[in-house]
Amino acid sequence: MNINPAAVNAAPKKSGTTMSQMQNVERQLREMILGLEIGPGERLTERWIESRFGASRTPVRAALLRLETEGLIGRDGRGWTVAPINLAELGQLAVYREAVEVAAVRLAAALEDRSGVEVIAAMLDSCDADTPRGEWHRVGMDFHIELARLSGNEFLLRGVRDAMTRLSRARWLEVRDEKALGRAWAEHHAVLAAVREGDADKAARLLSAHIAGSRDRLVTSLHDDRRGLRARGFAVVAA
Amino acid sequence: MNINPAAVNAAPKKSGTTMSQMQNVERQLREMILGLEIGPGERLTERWIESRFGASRTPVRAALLRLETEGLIGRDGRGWTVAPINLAELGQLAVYREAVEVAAVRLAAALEDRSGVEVIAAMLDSCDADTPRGEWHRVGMDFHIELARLSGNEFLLRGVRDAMTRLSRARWLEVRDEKALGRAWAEHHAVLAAVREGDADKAARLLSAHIAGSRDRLVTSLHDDRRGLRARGFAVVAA
DNA sequence: GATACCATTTTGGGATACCAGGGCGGTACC
DNA sequence: GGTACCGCCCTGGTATCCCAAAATGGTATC
Repeated sequence: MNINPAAVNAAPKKSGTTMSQMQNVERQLREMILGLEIGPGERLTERWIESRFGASRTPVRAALLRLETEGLIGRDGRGWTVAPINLAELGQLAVYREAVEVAAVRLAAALEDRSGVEVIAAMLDSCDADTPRGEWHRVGMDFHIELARLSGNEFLLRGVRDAMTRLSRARWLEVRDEKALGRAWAEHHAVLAAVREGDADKAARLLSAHIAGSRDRLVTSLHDDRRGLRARGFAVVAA
Repeated sequence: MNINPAAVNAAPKKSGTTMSQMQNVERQLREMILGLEIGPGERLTERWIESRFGASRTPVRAALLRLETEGLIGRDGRGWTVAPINLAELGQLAVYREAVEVAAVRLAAALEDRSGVEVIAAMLDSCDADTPRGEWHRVGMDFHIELARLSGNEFLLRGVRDAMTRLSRARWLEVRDEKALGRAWAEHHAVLAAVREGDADKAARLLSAHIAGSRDRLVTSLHDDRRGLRARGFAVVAA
């Protein structure tokens, strides 16, 4: 395996960054799962990953354990399975998000230093008609993550980040819909405006509505596309 | 290693339960950390764990990765360190708990089926003067976990469970204080009563106050005991 | 006595060998 | 043809082995 040509996959050696094999495998595998290159419900074998990324089973195993705690993969008896897209989960996730994100935005609204808000607003504005969908997808998630970061609370931040990770695959559907995207962005800006004014209640109310609306849009388009997704071999678990 | 006498530590073969080495190591190591048998801040080496539990490094490493995501251990450069008791973390944890537990208790109060409440109440009542402190400690955490389970929301449940795990070691201090314990139990019962009445707002208010009070009691006694803990070799990070 | 330097040991990261259990396919028997 | 059985193959679980980097400790130099 030392001279395995596949090992060329190894880190592109970014200056100053020494990436371990485990981090490599974890990152690449996560990207493949979140980018739907590996379909929800698909079976994974350690040997396949091993040869795919040119790493031995030791880092592969470590990466799998990490991804399991992120909820991106699960155990199917003895083997590994990419987590299916779960409609019921989306509902529960929205409830959880509302709890942690509202708490975070309230803290953010209470801050004296509002400079972080402008950074986030600029991030939103960096997306325009020419921006590829993948970028909208990423920024849409980062909005919530960065907002949570403003709270200064590591646990709220981690909760939001985990939730967004789990939501990530389903959100590709929302991103496809021009109208839904516009609505989401408007709501994002409205939340930011309330935070800027220091109006915690208003920010909480708006964010809460945004999360519920986002869930509804998602559930609807997922329900509509269920057949299409299944046709592509994606496991979609009903609510 | 096949004939390592330490391997006798292996699973006691409970009927019907086949415990893998990884699960064994993870469980035992977690118990040692949470039970303060391994002090906060202490260094861990994979080789020590390996010989201590009679398992090879593969399951040991898997267990360490798990415990890392639970926040019980962390990396110290290249090595592993038992997470110190962190006063600042307790504050942030209380904020997080308030967010998720209040959300959970509101859902629980909205349930038609209130039978779960009685089970939790019975659990609380199972503790009396003769009950060992370790049991009070466990039940005190399980109260919050089971309450969250009533919500039926997996994410809220996981959030509460994770938070209680992180809090667990510090809570040994609260359990030592008879008065604090009495107050906590009274507050627990009050929350349950509100849930039983279906009064979500009241339950939320009471639980919120309980979490804040618990944090204050904890921070105070931890601050007082800091010297003693440090004398026992426990790393305690100031707020 | 302090400090810089070097050899040795120790540690985590990675690779590989081996094993037991389960799945799958073929075959023989009914 | 159908079904039960048997054995091969693949999988994850585990135990080692090797390696490079980092810690350690001793020593020589100033």
